[in-house]
Amino acid sequence: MAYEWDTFRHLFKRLEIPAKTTLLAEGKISRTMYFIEKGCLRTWVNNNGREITTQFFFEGDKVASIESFKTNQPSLYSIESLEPCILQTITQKDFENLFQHSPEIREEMQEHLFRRLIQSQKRFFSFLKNTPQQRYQELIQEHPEIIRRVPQHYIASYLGITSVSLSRIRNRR
Amino acid sequence: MAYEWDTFRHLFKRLEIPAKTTLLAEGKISRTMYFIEKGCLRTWVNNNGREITTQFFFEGDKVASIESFKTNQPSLYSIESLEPCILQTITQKDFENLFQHSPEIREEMQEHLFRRLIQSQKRFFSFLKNTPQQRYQELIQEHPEIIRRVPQHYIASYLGITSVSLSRIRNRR
DNA sequence: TTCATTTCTTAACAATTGTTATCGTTCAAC
DNA sequence: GTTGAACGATAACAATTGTTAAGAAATGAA
Repeated sequence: MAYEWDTFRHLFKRLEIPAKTTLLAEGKISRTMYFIEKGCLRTWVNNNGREITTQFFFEGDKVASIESFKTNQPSLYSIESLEPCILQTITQKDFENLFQHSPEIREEMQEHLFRRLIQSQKRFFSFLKNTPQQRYQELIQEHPEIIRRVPQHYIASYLGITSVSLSRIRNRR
Repeated sequence: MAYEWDTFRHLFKRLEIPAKTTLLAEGKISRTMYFIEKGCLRTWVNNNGREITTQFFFEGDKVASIESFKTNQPSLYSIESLEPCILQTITQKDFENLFQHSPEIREEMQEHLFRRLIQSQKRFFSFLKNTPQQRYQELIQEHPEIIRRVPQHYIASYLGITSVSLSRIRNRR
């Protein structure tokens, strides 16, 4: 966890979970923020019974349905573990308190939000500009850790295609 | 323009431009923010010589390559008028000043950024979940003004397809 | 009005993806 | 070790989209 957060260690609770554990279900309101110490999470949306993975998270990442966490609106997506995980958790209430009393953390969260906007935009542009095949090659270049650690059918939906199509792309040439 | 801004009217300059005027070129640094009084703008990215429209803006919207405006990095996209426009403009310098001296506007800009993140996310989810045909129908439902005012080939690239394909979708059934 | 540009439609063909189903492999739990 | 679930590859076919090209329709400027 980053420097500024260390002062508030006492507000965090350690949580150990097995793989495939749901931390937040789509439609529920996010009341907890998670910091990944070890393991890997994903966010996903339900589309007519099919799961579409929207993001992967690894060690050092902080994860919450920020929109829900901040506004108390139902979350647009679920959060789930892909591997056994060790997490540090903080409640919405404690976080709000911390947020009010630490300008540094407030500042950091704004930066975080801004980075997410840019990230989200880049990923979106990749969908507008590139074919699934190009997006897959881009993913290999920029996030090889995802290829290594995550089962392919999750990656397929993350790329906006079926697992069959991803298998074809991988074995093309 | 919204309430809080009225106090700073003197910092704005009125600008009248014809259609197809470039306000910011991709790769340049954004030094001006635009408020649309009348008319309509679009942002677009160059992809191997083909233009892909990423967003449309209408009366009441404020437009800048915020990422570039805020961080002095080259803009990822261009900004261009689709119709003759009347704009109110403010320079990066004046805006920074205003930003420093008005907590209300600082607050409003953070809200604005947050809304953009959510908006961007929703649009992105639509790409993951829906077919081009579904996205087009969604657009008709949620932004009929775009269908009315904007030429179809711009809308096609906005939906992530070619103008030929959009024409087919429109005349299907 | 006239002319040129822009915009939209349609056609034909190639390429890609989705869908459904089958099969082999791997992995974890018992 | 055995069993069942999860995972990935492949095949066959349907559906959709991209590409290129040609022409009709609408628009705007002189």
